[in-house]
Formats: sequence, C-alpha cells, structure tokens
Amino acid sequence: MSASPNEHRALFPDQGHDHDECMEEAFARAERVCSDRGARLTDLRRAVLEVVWRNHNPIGAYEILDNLKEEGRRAAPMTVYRALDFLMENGLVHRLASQNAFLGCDRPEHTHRGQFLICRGCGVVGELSDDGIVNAIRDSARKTGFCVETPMVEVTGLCRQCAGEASAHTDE
Amino acid sequence: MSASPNEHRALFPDQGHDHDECMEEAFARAERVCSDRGARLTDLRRAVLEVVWRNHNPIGAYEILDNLKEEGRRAAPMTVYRALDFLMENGLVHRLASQNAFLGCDRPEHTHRGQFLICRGCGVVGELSDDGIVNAIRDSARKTGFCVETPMVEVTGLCRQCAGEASAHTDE
DNA sequence: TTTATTGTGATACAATATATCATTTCAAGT
DNA sequence: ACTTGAAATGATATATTGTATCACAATAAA
Repeated sequence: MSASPNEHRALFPDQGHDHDECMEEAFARAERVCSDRGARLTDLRRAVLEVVWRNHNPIGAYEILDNLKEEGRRAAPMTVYRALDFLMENGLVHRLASQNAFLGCDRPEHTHRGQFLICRGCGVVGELSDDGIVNAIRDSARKTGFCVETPMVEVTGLCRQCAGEASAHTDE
Repeated sequence: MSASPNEHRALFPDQGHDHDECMEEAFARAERVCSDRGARLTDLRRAVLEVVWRNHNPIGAYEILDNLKEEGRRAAPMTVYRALDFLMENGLVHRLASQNAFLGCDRPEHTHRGQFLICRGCGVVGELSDDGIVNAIRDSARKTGFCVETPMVEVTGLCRQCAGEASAHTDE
C-alpha cells in the first residue's frame, strides 16, 4: 500500500502527477455523493464537471461555456451557471472569489470551504483543509465579538515548482 | 487619556460610535500618507474617499458613481475605478473580492492586506491585522512547499450586536 | 397515464470592470 | 510669466461576469 488517499490531498498538485487518476477519482466521488443524496448528476452537469476537472487551474464560467460549445453542445451562460450551482451545492466544485472562477473539489463529502493556494506562476490551485487556520481566524474574530460562519481564505503566492524555477534563475 | 488610537482599531466598529471622528481621522491619515509619499490626493479622489468612508459598509463602484453624480459631478465608471486604484495603491481603501466592493482602511501606513470580518446582519465590516492568522496560513502552506505572498481572508458571520439580537429572539 | 417536480433551452438584461483616445491640470524648470 | 512634460480627468466604447424569466422537456411519483 502506498500513500493513503487522504495524504496526497494535503499536497499541492505537482506537474508530474497522473491527472487521469485525479479525474477518475473525482468522478467516482461525484457519482457516490450524488447517489447518496438522491441528487441527479445529469449529462450536462457531468459535462461541466469534466471541463472543470481537466486540470487544477480555476476556470471561468464563460470559458466552460466555450468548452461545451466546442463539444457540440448548445449552451447559454445560464446553462453553465445552473450546473455550477448544482455542483457547488453538492460540494463538487468551489468558486474562487478572487478569480471569479471555479475549481474541482477533492472532498465533496463534508461541505466546508477549504483554504486555497493559488500559484501566480502556473495558475494551479491547491486546497488545504486546516483547522489551525480556521481556529486562528475564529479566535481572533472572537476578540471583537464577531462570530465566524464562513471563513474565506484565498492565498496567492508561488508553488514549490514555480518558486524553485524563480530562485534557480536568480542563483545562476 | 482614554483608549490608545491603536486599540480601538482592533475592535469591530459598533453602531453607537462617533463616525464623524472616524472620518476626520481617516482624512487626516490620508492627507499625511499622501503628502509623505508625494502622492496627489486630488478633489476627485478625496470625493471618492469621502463616499467610501461614509460608513463601515463596503460600497460598490457604481454606487460610488451614483453618489458622485448626486453631488453634481460628471463621472463615468472609469473615473471611479481610477480613483479607487489610486486609493488602493496608497492603502487608503481595500477591495473585498467576495463582495466586489470597496472599504475604507484604518491604517494606510503599512500597505498590507488585513483580514476582514463581514457581518451578514448589518453589513458592517471590521478589519483585523492578526499575525497569528497569517502565520497559521504561512505554516500550513509551507508544508506543501507553497510560498505565501498575499493571503486574502474574508470572513462572513455575525458581529456582536447582530448575534446578540439573533439570540435574544430565540431566547424569548 | 396523469401529475408534480426538476432540469434545460433560449432570450434578454443587469452588474462589474477595462481599453483607448482626447483634453485638461499641474508642477518643474527656464 | 512661459514652456514643457507628466499626471490626472473626460468621454466613449466595449469586455467580462452573472441573473431574470418564460417556455418546454425529462424525470419521478402518484
């Protein structure tokens, strides 16, 4: 047995990873979650989810729309937004407010927002689910009497690979 | 001497506070910061800043535009966005990505993003500047090799007053 | 099979933000 | 004061993102 399924989820997706496996797992989770909840993962919704999951970069609604059209589907913006709403309600997709864009989610089981690491080099986004961060926010907010409900954390910076390339340039 | 000037900044702005004082201080800071930097706080920019600072609720660019028009100014969206760009560059205003809206900033001196507490009851926003939160984010990100540059934290929930009213209802 | 619910197609529109070029204002130097 | 170059503003057009709404189709339940 290699790394546990939970372990790799804590890691930022690296360029060399087997993305076909990512997608397969994503769809397996999606099917399971929806059937558990009696939610209907229709053709259209599956198609949108597939587009979103093609990589680990967030994608805009209108870009998704273009992809659907290229596949020969007739579609209007509403079509996409409705599908995305469904996918978000079921935890299969997140929306990044800082980018007005959408991203597949690793763990649709428990519907809680993660914390997003957005690489400004390659555009890839990793998702954390760190109680330490959430607790730090809750504690700090509490001091002002504020009761936290949904903490949104979207961090830009450089992933390991992009940071490595950057420093490699400055080093030589 | 009552509470230090720095102390109240850590508190969520309460409904009863003297907002005239808030605005006066905000403008004093703005003038000082700009003159220190040789940045020109023009009429227009002052007008936009004034609109933004009328309360502690974030305000949209087009709402600002309407306010300017009501004051008899000729203005187009660009006008507002340019003024906002200037104000943001100089740390006088923040943009809340989760709301597409803008908010006056307490401490323009050091240009770093704070953490925002957005009350879904009254719409008021408080700004934290908590290293604990930032460190928690940095530490957690570092484990994936990610190097944090700009951590964006926007939290929705209920401020003390709104939470109090809510529980008062359920209590009686 | 009928009926109620849910999902989709299609059109129009609202809200937010940017590109670009022309004109004005301002400050610095002469 | 005059010139000049840079910065700021005016003005128009357009891009991008997101909703409202009505008609119709598919599905599930009765």
